[in-house]
Formats: sequence, C-alpha cells, structure tokens
Amino acid sequence: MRVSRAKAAENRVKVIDVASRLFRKHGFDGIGLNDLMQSAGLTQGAFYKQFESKEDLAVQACERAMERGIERWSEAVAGGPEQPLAALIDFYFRTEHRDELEDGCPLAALGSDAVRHGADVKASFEAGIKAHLEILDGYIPSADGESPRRKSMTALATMVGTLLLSRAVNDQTLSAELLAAGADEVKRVSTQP
Amino acid sequence: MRVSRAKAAENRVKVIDVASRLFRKHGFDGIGLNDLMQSAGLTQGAFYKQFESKEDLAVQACERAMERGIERWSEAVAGGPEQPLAALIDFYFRTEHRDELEDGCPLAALGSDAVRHGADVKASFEAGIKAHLEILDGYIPSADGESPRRKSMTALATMVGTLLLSRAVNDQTLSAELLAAGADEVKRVSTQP
DNA sequence: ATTATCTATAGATCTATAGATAATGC
DNA sequence: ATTATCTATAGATCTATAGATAATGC
Repeated sequence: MRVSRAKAAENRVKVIDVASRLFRKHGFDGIGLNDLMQSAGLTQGAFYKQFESKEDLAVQACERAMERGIERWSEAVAGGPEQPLAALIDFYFRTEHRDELEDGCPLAALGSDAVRHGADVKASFEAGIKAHLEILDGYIPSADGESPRRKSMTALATMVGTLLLSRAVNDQTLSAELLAAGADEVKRVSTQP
Repeated sequence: MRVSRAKAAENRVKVIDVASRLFRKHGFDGIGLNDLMQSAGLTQGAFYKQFESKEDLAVQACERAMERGIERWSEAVAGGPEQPLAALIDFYFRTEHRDELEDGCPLAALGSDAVRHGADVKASFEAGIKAHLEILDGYIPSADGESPRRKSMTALATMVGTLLLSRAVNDQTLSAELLAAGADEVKRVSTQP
C-alpha cells in the first residue's frame, strides 16, 4: 500500500488544498480529520505521516488559502485594464464572490478563526494580510513620495468587513446594499488625496 | 433540588450571558455545553429544560451579545460629547477593545460564526447590524434630505474589518497601524460630502 | 529495509436523554 | 403534583496512535 514519494507529495498537496477550502467553509473547528481525508481521497490513518497535528494542517491550509486569494486578485486584473483597482473592486464586491465561501477571500473566511488560534496560524495570516496590502499599494495612487499604505489598510479592512457582513444576513437587499456601498467607498478612498 | 421560577429565570439569563461571552471568545463550535453550564454555576443536565438545543442557545446568546454591544456604544457617547461619532471611534479603535474579545464588538467576534450557521442565527445577527447602523445614522451628518445610511454601512464595515484584521496578526506595530488607519478613515467618511 | 497508506482502536469529548431528587406551587 | 436541577449514561464524533500491509527505493 506504499506509494511513491512523488505520489505522497501529491497527496500532501491535495490534503492541504482540500483543507484550505473546507476550513474556509466550515471553520477550523467545524470539520474533522476524517471528513478532510475522505474529501482528499485518503483515509484518516494516513494523516499523521504527513502532518504533525491538526493545528499544523491549519497553518499549511491558511498559507495555501492566502496564495489562492492572491492568485484570484491577479486574475481579476489580468489583461492589464487601465484601472486595475476598479477591476479588483468589481471582482471583490460581486454577489458571486459573497456566495462562494470555499473559494472566496481567505481573510474574510478565516479571520475569526485566526483570531482564536495560535501564533503559527496568526503568522501565516499576517503574511497573507501583508501580501494583500502590497498588491493594493501598487494600485492606489498617492501623492509624491508618500506611501499609499494607510489607504491600502483601510481599503482592505472595508473589503473584508463588507464581505463578512454581507454574508451574515438573510436580507438579500441589505446584503446587496452593503456590497454596493463598500465598492463605492473603496473607489472613493483610492481616488481622494 | 427544584428552584423557584424566579431563580430559574435568573439561571437562564446567567447561561445566556455567559454564552454570549464565551461564544465570542471561542466560537460556537469552540466551547461545549459542559463548560458553558459550569461557567454559569450549573451542571450540564440542566441545559435542556432551559433550551431546545445548542443552536437555540446560540441564537439567544447572539441577541444578547448584540444588546451588550449596543449598550457599550451608548456608554461610549455617554455624557453627550459635542462629537458623539468621534467618541465612538475613539472607543472602537482602542487597543483595549481589540484585546477584549469576550466583551468586545459582537459583529467582529461572531461574524464568521454567523456566516456558517442557520437562518435563525443570521436573523439575530442581521437585527444587530441594523441596530448598529441606526445608531451610526444618528451621528453621521448628511446633505439635506439625504440618508446617511450608505456612509453608515461603510463606516460599520470598516470598523468590523479593521478590528478583525488587527486581532489576527502577531505584529503589534501592524495591528496598531491598522487601528489608527481605520479610525482616521471613519472620521473622514463621516465629515465628507 | 523502509515507509505511505490502510484498518482498527484508544481515550477524550460532544450533544442529548433518562431517571432520581427535592423543593416549589397549587 | 409539578418541575428545575442533579447524576449518570447513551451514542456519536473527535484527535491521535498502533500494528498490518504492500509497494517503493536502496
């Protein structure tokens, strides 16, 4: 039943990918190792030869989710639009993005979980935040010699907060209003002095 | 071992109060009924004469947390300062608020959990959001005849998103910068046309 | 010989229920 | 007589480990 090293490495990647999606959907505490491994096409017993603990997987999955999140931001501005920030805002505040928890923004999906977990998870979360901020830095105009970082931080917070609130209500009208207001506001932040 | 109706009602309130704090700290899935009831000074067996299920308690606790959140907003502007919004911003973006998950803003603490739970939890969460927005409406100036609701929505999203991100990082400098940027931005939103 | 995965299981914990107890409330 | 709480437990599920299996890799 042993598999080749290449296959084992592939399995490990698969487990982390699956976990990065299912943790976003159910939370770190909302899904067990059995379901995770089944979803990756393996059995639970194989877990501990690949990972030290569930917390270890949480860290790996958090990192992977951040990478995927960054990738999607890149895709959103692919084709080099004249206004990359507008394209990014358009992607982020769509109702389709609101409705895809598994593949959506990891900051909005895993934020609360990161808060409640250890320094390792927070470290990978922090790296993810910094990576997102750096992308925003490149798209937000700023006065000569001044860093746009402050604007990037509020833009990111508004994006994450809006997505979170828009997902936590039943009222679809309110949800859509929140998204529209958030999109407007981030556009405004980025075009003002 | 039976207690009076008054005492039973008091116990129920106690359980909901404790749950509203411990759910904020650990998440709905992060703490069990045994620990919850112990923290309320009771045993687990007493739970199901008071509540239908853990989900039922989650709804009650969410409502309570929202009430407490609104109370704290009122306290923050108590004394009728000339600029109530500034007082509110001052309270919300403090590091002390960031560090008190149990008693802090329920929107930031329970948002991800509400997203993953049923319509009942979302309904109480939604009512809480609307209550927070109405308070902001009263503090945010707007042009004649125009509703400040759009500004209230972005202000609330920026507050919640900022608090969430500031809690999910190890780097205390970054955390403080996020809070400072958020406070600045909400002030700006509320003073611009 | 090594080892990735499998089946099986230990031991803890979780939600929920059952039945005993003892004080309330009629 | 009713009932809020207690102790005890059922049955499911969770993380983690043990030992068997069979293919890899030296």
